[in-house]
Amino acid sequence: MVVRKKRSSFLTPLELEIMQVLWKNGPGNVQAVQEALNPKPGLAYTTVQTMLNILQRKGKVKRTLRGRAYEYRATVSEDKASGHALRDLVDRMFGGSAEQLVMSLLKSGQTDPERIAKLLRQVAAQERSNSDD
Amino acid sequence: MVVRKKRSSFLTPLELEIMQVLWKNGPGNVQAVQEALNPKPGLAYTTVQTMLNILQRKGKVKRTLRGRAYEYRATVSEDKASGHALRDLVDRMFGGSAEQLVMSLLKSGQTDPERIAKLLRQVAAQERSNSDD
DNA sequence: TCTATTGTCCTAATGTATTAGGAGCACTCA
DNA sequence: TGAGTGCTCCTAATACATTAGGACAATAGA
Repeated sequence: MVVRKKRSSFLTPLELEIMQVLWKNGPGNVQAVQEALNPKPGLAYTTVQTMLNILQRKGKVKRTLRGRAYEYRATVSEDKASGHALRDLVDRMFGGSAEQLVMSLLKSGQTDPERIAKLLRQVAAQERSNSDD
Repeated sequence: MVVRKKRSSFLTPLELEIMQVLWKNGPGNVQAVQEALNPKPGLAYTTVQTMLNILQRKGKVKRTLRGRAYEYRATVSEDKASGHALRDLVDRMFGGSAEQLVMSLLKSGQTDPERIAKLLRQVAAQERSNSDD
């Protein structure tokens, strides 16, 4: 019995924006999400609601009745979602090699070796201070 | 007069697979592309043709009549396309920070600091040998 | 010349993403 | 109790991605 993965697994552009509101502001009702969607022109309340329903169907958010309205909260972390999107891109565009992806970032000038080196130093420092797990 | 950017600018999954055939094998006609699409179950000839037409409309490929059939060739490089897709992801998921993206690759275990460091050494070596530009 | 092949173009059908309207319910408060 | 408000649920409309069929033209070979 295969579970049908299909594309439910990915976040579409608008879905992502809505998830970002929940990640940033924490759980909220439709109204709160709608108000927090600043970049968008002014999506109708019902549109935001429809998207939240879809996200719920996809299992990306859960909701709880709080007062008269539902409160929605993300069930997947931002880290997990971005990791997933990245894995998809790495597989589809870079032959499964994350290093090729980083190389592309360098070649297209979206970052430079200095910044990556700095990042690595920070990660290493973090590792050292976590050595007492 | 706004130029209407919309999503023509991006490559959909199937479009990407077709472009990858052209990048890998060089210019070819519909038949050649269809045969080279190994991962796909067996797309109909007309389906491949339709996709190539769409890519042509989007300016991603150009075609030349060669014998009886058209020969299609990519007009954007793989580097450019992947750089573009990356910029999009960086903007939408990582607040415009390519370093955050790399951090996500590390946190999700898709690569590790060793490999990135090695990549940086390779880039640096490349730079040195190109110092006579 | 006639016919089979191969290719192009047009068009349709299906599925998903996005956007939003309207019916109806529950609760408040005058 | 009845009007207004704020929600939910259902449903529709539009756009695009994907898939493919069918009509028609050109060409090659009998």
